[in-house]
Amino acid sequence: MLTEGEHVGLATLTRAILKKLSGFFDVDTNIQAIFDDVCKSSVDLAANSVLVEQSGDYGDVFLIESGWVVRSRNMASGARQIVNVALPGDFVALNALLFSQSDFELSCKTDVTAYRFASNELGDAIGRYPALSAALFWANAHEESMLAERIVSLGRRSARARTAHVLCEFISRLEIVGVEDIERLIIPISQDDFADILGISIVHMNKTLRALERDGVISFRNALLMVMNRDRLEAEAGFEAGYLHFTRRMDSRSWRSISAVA
Amino acid sequence: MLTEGEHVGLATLTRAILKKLSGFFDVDTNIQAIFDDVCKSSVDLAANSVLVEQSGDYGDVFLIESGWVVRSRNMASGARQIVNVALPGDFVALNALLFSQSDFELSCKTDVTAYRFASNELGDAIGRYPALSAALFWANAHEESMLAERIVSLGRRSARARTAHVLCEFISRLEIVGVEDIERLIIPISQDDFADILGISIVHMNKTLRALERDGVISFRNALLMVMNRDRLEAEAGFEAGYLHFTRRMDSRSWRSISAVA
DNA sequence: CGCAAATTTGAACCAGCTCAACCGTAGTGG
DNA sequence: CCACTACGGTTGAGCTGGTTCAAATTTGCG
Repeated sequence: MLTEGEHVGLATLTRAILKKLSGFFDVDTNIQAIFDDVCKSSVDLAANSVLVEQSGDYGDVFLIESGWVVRSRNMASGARQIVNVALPGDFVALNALLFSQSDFELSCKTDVTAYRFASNELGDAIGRYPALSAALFWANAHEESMLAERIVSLGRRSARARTAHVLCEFISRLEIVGVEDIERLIIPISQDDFADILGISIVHMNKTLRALERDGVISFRNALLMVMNRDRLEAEAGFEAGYLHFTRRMDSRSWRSISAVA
Repeated sequence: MLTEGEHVGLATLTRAILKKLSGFFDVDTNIQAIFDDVCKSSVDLAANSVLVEQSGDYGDVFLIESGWVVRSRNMASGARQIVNVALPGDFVALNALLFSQSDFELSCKTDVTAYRFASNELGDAIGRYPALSAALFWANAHEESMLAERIVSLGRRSARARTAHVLCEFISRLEIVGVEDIERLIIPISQDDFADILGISIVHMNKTLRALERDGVISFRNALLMVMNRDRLEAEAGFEAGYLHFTRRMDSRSWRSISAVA
């Protein structure tokens, strides 16, 4: 299916999706060429714009190149729960391939640049490039893992451990897409948003962040996260990075066989 | 890709997976034939047996025909969180297609009969039958929706509403795979398990169930769920069945195009 | 029948909630 | 340039949904 492409290092990869995939697959020049071909229609979205309305119809599928997007449920009570956060390299609204209506709102936390695909167009592309379906299949599994881990957090971790855990997750996910300066990380998420990710009140969110700061674990002010003690942060979170599946297990042979599969 | 098969009604479908798929896709005799061909290796698993150990290696992929399987995380503290519950018609350990190690334990709540696939074998089958990958793709999306909804529950619903919500979910999911007598439903899940699904203590689980009984909403004793007032149950849960995606939107044409896709 | 597991109930406690007030910073319009 | 507003963050005080502990009861099962 694939001819042998030249292997490349993370540093030379341009697109976020390729950096992310390279955490698991062996990304070579062939794969790069596929995404070059496919990612043609790029869009810019303004901060606070809504990609998909809750109870609205799905439109296109997006692949984020830069910026943060959240998927959330607004409840009748006025409460809100953020279900997941999409970072560069993540697909968004993949459900549009199958479903017509969304149960969640998709909105931009920052200015966002993304590649856009009409869902039938994405279908065609997968037909042309079977390796794409491997990428999609993995992206699905990756997202599923994160949801499962969030369920564990919400069900059985304290507010403080949840906070530590989600920070660990963001750090690891940003690392993989090549954000440098991990010690001073921009997290464009308000305390309000954090509370709605973690299922706690905004007041308690604030107190938890202040406590973590007081204890010398992290500092988070004005969207700037500084990690003072990463070991301690991970220990308090009970963080095991394995669920992010950024340990490369797929060589080109397996990639090819998965491509044939999915 | 597919020749025109004869359409069939839910009642005549034998396999749980076909009943489940028929909730969304237009299942015809061709699709039936595919599963007849693929589901050859069937296994029986005893109640309480462990399919996959937490931190253990994945083995085969399973498709449940009868019985209940849960996926759970056992934490260092001794706490446990059940992430999802697999019912007849659900795939289990699909991650084995990509990942070698599991972050969760998979265990049988009842005696289980399931079809077993070596992961490479499943790959071959998908190569032969593109419609299979549509089924897998949808199964993934379906599971993802349930996880997202559980996150909403754990994050923003009270213990009582969570309880009502999972019960609504179980009822709907069992309905679709053809369980009759919805008023007197066997739910082979202990209060202990329920507590670990909902992220609450076993004591509070018990009190919540007793309160729902006292209020004439449901009765749940000895694994027998009786719904006294389904409207009220759904209202208290804030249950919107849409996320289960059991509203058929796929005719054979779309099925075929998705098959080409995924 | 007898053991082990699951359920039930009460009582005391606490993590996280709500309410309420206040602060800081960034517009924005006069 | 200042007054005004809006929005996010901060902090204290009191409250409550759900926890933990402990003990009794029921049920499943060999």
